[in-house]
This record gives sequence, structure tokens and C-alpha cells, in this order.
Amino acid sequence: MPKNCNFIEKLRDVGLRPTKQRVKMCEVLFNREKTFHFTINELVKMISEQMNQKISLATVYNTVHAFEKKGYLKEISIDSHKSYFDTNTSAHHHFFDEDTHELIDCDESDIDKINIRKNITGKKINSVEVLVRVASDNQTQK
Amino acid sequence: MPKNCNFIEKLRDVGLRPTKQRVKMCEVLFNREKTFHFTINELVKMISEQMNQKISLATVYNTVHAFEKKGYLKEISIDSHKSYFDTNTSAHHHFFDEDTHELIDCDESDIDKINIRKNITGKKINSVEVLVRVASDNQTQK
DNA sequence: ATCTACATTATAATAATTCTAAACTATTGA
DNA sequence: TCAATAGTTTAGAATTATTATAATGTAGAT
Repeated sequence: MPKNCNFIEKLRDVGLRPTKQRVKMCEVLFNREKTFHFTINELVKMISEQMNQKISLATVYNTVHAFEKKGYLKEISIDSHKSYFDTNTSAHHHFFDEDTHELIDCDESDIDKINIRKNITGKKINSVEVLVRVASDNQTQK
Repeated sequence: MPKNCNFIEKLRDVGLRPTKQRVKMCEVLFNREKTFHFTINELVKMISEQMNQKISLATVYNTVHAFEKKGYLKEISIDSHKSYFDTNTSAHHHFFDEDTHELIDCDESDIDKINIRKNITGKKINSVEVLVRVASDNQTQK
């Protein structure tokens, strides 16, 4: 199962040259069972750990944004100080754990379909997403 | 109707000294019919326009954060590149116009109560907020 | 009126992100 | 196969938003 071939095709499909940095980035991002969330810094660290060579921050930024523009990654805004990205690019809801800063996907079935009664004239709805902030239920903890 | 007295009391209540910068800031933020949304830069501009004197960015940041900590302002995360604040501090939903970058409050009645079926053990739900992204319905426009 | 603790300010520092330009490499086609 | 070229990577500079600093100013208590 030469997984990398898929990534090379994927990159080509998107109009990106399959350089070794990008193929490695694809492995880290897409070669996994479940979708996941990351920040740029976390991603750089993960890639660096898996490569003998160092990868430049600029390359990671550029490529992440290229993937985002093409719909292979999605940015999630939760915290104004950091950009989180999600390899699950479908419209879906999230839990955000305010203690650990962990982002957790909601299944379709976890939240009923949301009915919007308000209409903004001349505008169509692009997405409807829910963010559920959770924190420790422990009284003794902040 | 000496509105400023209210602001002085409000500031005192929060443990902030009612300096003229802060009172002016209160006027801009709270002396209005409807709640509104702003970025720090917009706020600085608004305050500067209403004062003969210039106000320092640092003062605005500090005071906005002080208000936020005390629950008189609320930060809204929509766009990782800018911090939006809201003078409506209740949990409520938003429309975000992706064409104009305008943030619009949803009334309670615009969206049905959201039922969350998933439970995260040991965690309680702090807030449930919906963001509805809208854009021009015009085909000819991006 | 004076004193003191807290505020304001300009500016420096920091952090996240984007830009730049030189060196590098995948692809094309001879 | 191999050079030409068009796109890529990189380190580091530039930019932007935000926070820290330290000197000066001011509100409130005495």
C-alpha cells in the first residue's frame, strides 16, 4: 500500500508540486484513521519530528493555506490568539474544552438540525456551526 | 439625565477609577440604544474622534480587557486575525456577513433552542453559540 | 493642599503571520 | 538524459496585533 502515491496525486490534483516537504506534510495530516485539529506550531513540530530534515515555518504556512484554499483543510476560529485547523472539512460542530484547550468534533447525531428563522435579504447561508464551550464541573477548580 | 454618573458608578463597581479616558470609553461603548460589535482599532478611532485629546492604544487594550474580565464586554471569535468585542454579554448567536465582515446579533427567537445529546464526562457546558456565515446570494459576485 | 496608589502614555518587546529574495528542485521537452 | 524553467524552500526581515515597561500624570484619601 504505497500511501504516498495518493498524496502525490492529491497534491497534483490541487495544483501543487509533490515536493518531499509537502508529501511529508500530507502523511502527517491525512495518513490517519480520524480527522484531527492542529495549530501551525504543532504541525511544524510533528513534521520536524518525522523528518531528518528541518522544515521551514514559511513552507508550512504556505502549504497549509494552499490546502485550505483548495478545501482540504478548514480553519476554526475559537481563540483570537491562535489559528486552529481541522482536517475534517465538512460543516460540523465542536466542543471546546476551556481547561485543556482541546477541540472535539461533534457527530451529526449529537446536535439536532438547527433551524434559522431569520433571513437576511440578498444573503444566503454558507454555514451554520455550533461551538459548545465546556469546562471542568468541579467546584474546587476555577 | 447625567449619564456619566452611571458610568462613574459602573467603573467604581468594577474596581476601576473613573478617569476621563475611561468615562469617555464608557460613553462610546454603553451610551447607545443597541448593543454593538467592535474591534480595538475601531474603538480607538471612535474615542479619539469624540475627544479633543488623543487616547493611548495601551489604555484602550487595558480597559477593554478589564471590562471583559468583569463581564461588561465579551470577546467574539470569528476571524483569527482580529478580536471582535460585543457589548451584549449574554450568550447569543451571530450572523457573520462574509462580504462586509459585519457581525449581526441573532434574537433569541431566531434560532430554536439547541439540544446537545453528547455529554463529556466531568465537564459542564459553559455556553452554546451558533455562528451563521452568510454571503451575497448573487451568482455574479464572488 | 498633599500624598500615594493607581492610570496613562509613548515606546519597546513579543508573538503570530506574511513577505522577500536567493538558492534549490521537480517537471518539461529537446 | 539533461539542461531550461517555472514553481518551491528557506532564513531572515517586515508587518501586524497585542502586551510589557517605566516615566509622568491624576484621582481620591487625609
